[in-house]
Amino acid sequence: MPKMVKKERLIKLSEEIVENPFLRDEELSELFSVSIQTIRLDRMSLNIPELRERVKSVATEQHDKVKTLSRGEIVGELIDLQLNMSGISFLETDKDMVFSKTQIVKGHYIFALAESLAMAVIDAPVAITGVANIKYTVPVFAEQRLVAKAQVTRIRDEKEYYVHVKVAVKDDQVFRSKFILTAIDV
Amino acid sequence: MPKMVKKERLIKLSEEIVENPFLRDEELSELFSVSIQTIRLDRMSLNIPELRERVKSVATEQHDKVKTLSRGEIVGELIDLQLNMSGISFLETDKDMVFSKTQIVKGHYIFALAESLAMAVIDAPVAITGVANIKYTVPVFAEQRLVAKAQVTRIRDEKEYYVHVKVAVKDDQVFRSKFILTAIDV
DNA sequence: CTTTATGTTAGTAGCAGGTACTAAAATATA
DNA sequence: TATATTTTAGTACCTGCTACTAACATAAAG
Repeated sequence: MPKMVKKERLIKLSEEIVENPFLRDEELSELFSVSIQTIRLDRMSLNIPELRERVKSVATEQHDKVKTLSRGEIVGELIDLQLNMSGISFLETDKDMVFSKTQIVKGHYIFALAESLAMAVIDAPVAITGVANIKYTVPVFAEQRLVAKAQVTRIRDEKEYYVHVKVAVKDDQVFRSKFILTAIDV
Repeated sequence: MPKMVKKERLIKLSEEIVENPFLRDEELSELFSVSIQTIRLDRMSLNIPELRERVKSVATEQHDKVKTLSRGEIVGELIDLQLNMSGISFLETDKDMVFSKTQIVKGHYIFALAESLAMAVIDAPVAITGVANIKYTVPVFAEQRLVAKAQVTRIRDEKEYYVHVKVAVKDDQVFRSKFILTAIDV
């Protein structure tokens, strides 16, 4: 990064650390082309704790906050993709995803899996403008492998995409949905 | 903890660390009434990394992983509730909830808000067996207040609950849905 | 009972990634 | 040019270790 004035650096520094809390002072100093001491003074003035404290707080972060769901913004792992055609992804459910009372996986995890796959098969800035025909056919429990398959069924005016996503555990369908995604002007 | 033989200690040690990865060797040594050195030898033989490594791996997991969405298992804050009748909750969206490309709130946050409200108005162990008629009418951005209103429209055989949930920003409806929840035998 | 193996404890040097501090040099501003 | 602000340098010390050496305790085997 090129040199910048203090004010600017302070802003970028706090942004950088929010985005990646796992950077050492030394790495930050390289990133901003200043000395380690400067980074430390900056952190002091911004009340940003040291790496180990940051790592610890990420680790112990309470579960009471809604968080970004996944790296790459896709829930589950993408294993196959034909752009504007079809895609497959999967998600291993675990005990953190269930309602403690019933041990049933919270629906929005399945929904998120389907939704993010639908977004992935359309490689464009899109918003989901409609979803229909959702059905959770059987409850899903922890430690199961959800496989999501998406099919683009129709593209209208290069603007509206119709995507069907089916989610199954082994051969049992547990969820199906039709998404309508609309391209956005950026 | 009283003294125990090595084998037993090794088993309990690995269990303990799985349960609470945030213990220092010193704390573990007190817990098992042995010296720090013994704990270290034990960790070596079990291939259990040091505290800082453990914290780091918890942190990176937390960072990448699909997470429990909210305290009390309800997404958003419940502000009104008539059991088996109706309920209202809200959620302040923030920049962690949006797709970075489009700045549009990820649909499953809205879905989760609606779903968890639907679960909340029915005070019974239930699974969502069907959802229909979902529509995201307008995109939602960060820093908006989503208000979700649920209405129980029908209860069949004290087993099947039909719940309508509408989500609005100010006066604009952004989402609507019909959930079918089915009581589960526990 | 003594030898040998196994397990446990003690102590030291060194490391990473800092804090906290002092002091000097570079740059900007009045 | 003088003063204020910012940046860099360097040192001592901290935590929670690793890696190592050495001694001691206890149990099992001959």
